[in-house]
Amino acid sequence: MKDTFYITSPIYYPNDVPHVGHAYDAVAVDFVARFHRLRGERVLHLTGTDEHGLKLQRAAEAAGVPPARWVDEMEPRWRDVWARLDIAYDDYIRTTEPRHRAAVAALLDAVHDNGREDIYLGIYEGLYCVSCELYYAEDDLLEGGLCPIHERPVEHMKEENYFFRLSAYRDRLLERYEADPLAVQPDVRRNEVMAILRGGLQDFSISRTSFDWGIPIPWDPAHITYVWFDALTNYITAAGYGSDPEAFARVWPADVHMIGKDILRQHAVYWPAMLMAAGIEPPRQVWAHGFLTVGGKKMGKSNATGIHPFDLIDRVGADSYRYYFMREIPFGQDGSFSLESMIERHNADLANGLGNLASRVLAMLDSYFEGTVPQADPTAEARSLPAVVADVAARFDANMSRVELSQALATLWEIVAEANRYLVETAPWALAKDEASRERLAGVLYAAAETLRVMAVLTQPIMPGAASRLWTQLGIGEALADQRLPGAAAWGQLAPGTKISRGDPLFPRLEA
RNA sequence: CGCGGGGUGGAGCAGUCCGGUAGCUCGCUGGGCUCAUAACCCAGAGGUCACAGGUUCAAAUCCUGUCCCCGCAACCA
Repeated sequence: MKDTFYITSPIYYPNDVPHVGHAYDAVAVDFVARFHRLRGERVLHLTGTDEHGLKLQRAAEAAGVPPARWVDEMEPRWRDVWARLDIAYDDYIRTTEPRHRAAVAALLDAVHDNGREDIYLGIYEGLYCVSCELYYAEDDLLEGGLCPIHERPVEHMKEENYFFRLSAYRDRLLERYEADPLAVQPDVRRNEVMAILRGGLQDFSISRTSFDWGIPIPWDPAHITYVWFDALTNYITAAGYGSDPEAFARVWPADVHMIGKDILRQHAVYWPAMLMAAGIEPPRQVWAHGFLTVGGKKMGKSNATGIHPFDLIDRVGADSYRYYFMREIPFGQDGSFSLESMIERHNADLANGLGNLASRVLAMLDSYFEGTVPQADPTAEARSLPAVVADVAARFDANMSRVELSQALATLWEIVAEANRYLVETAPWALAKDEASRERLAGVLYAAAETLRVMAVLTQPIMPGAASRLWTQLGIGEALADQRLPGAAAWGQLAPGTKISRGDPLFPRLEA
């Protein structure tokens, strides 16, 4: 019985240098995964690296080492980035692992043996550069039909390949997406998929004989599995396909495949069709986010706009980095980013917003109540706060469940704004001047501190580090990691007598 | 006529499907407060909603046309 929230990131190519764009979906996946854990669900968050193929074989040859060693050397650069960004994946898959070779073989066999000849031997034709040993699309070529790398004429070549009968699945895919509009999100991307399907599908080639760094086709090992049946399959490998039926039943189908919009077709058309052919349920949702741009230009290897996440994390820290990308760019759309807007956002929402709110509340508890949460009726002086907190917590949950990540954070920060207004209205610094209003002062500061407690719980998925620091400053005994929604957001749980400690500012202001 | 997205106060965006006082964040100006990270709260200035026609009592929102920007076009997150 499925009982696990299963979310995946794309798998990354070890040859690439990680840039902010790659880290974007990793952060999004982690944000969603942590939210579901916070809700008490069993979660499987998968990421990994895509380690086969001709390009990697080439790179290894150029470096004079075997491909296996080459990927061993390159792959850790990705995990270094995830570690710095607090990406808490539950499993990390490398497509060179034995478990994956086994799963790919099992999937290929299942499709091959499904009795409908969905895999057949065909002829792949294309424009081929002998030096590159690569096929090119006509548009990729230089003028006069020259290879863009070697600047020599390409040749028309034919190769015997296995093909997957994608065309047979058009109607089933159409039916599925018409029945379930949420299966591809956001709507723009869903519309694109529908257009692709209505336009008709061509079978695609799934094997090559021109390189050997990959997984052999089980019934014909002279052929090596070409990218899609290798890479996409990682999602079921990690779920236990072909090795652990019990685990597989608990995890599959995936709840969310988070991807960039560039690989929409492969995830929303190829992949579900491949699974259908093997008698496996397709994923519940493919979520294709937008691309980041730098100064309006698409980021990529080709135009040197790739920025390493470390460059930014060093400047603003992992929490602020995570918050910025999820809050600033409406999730799903393309969006530009810059260090300037990052610093602006950090100062406005984190330093002046949540951080300053924590400072003022903790400072007042310190000077008026010797750093102890006072005894008070939780609601007596709380005014609008409990209702706002409850409302925000509910809407935050709804936003997160729909993967409206930017909106979810905007919603959360309504609490900060309300709490700041609350402090101005109740003016605890004025109450502190009169011993007669001691009880009201206690009620006000209790409510303010309780608001911080809830914020620490709710911000945990997006900024685990800062949430934990805030929790520590509040001095709460139970572990933050043990808090569960929705219960932990209920008003009035902060225990009177709790010893707070001011500590350093949660988010120091940054200079531009 | 390949497909798609977009052009809204100084900047970045929402609103457009289901026409009816043009909204948010940052910045700017003035005021308040003094617990706080020169932070916080309130108020205000600032927009012919790309352009031109049309429909309508009424259009950022619907229709037609034009201009401009940006993606995608099978292996680039």
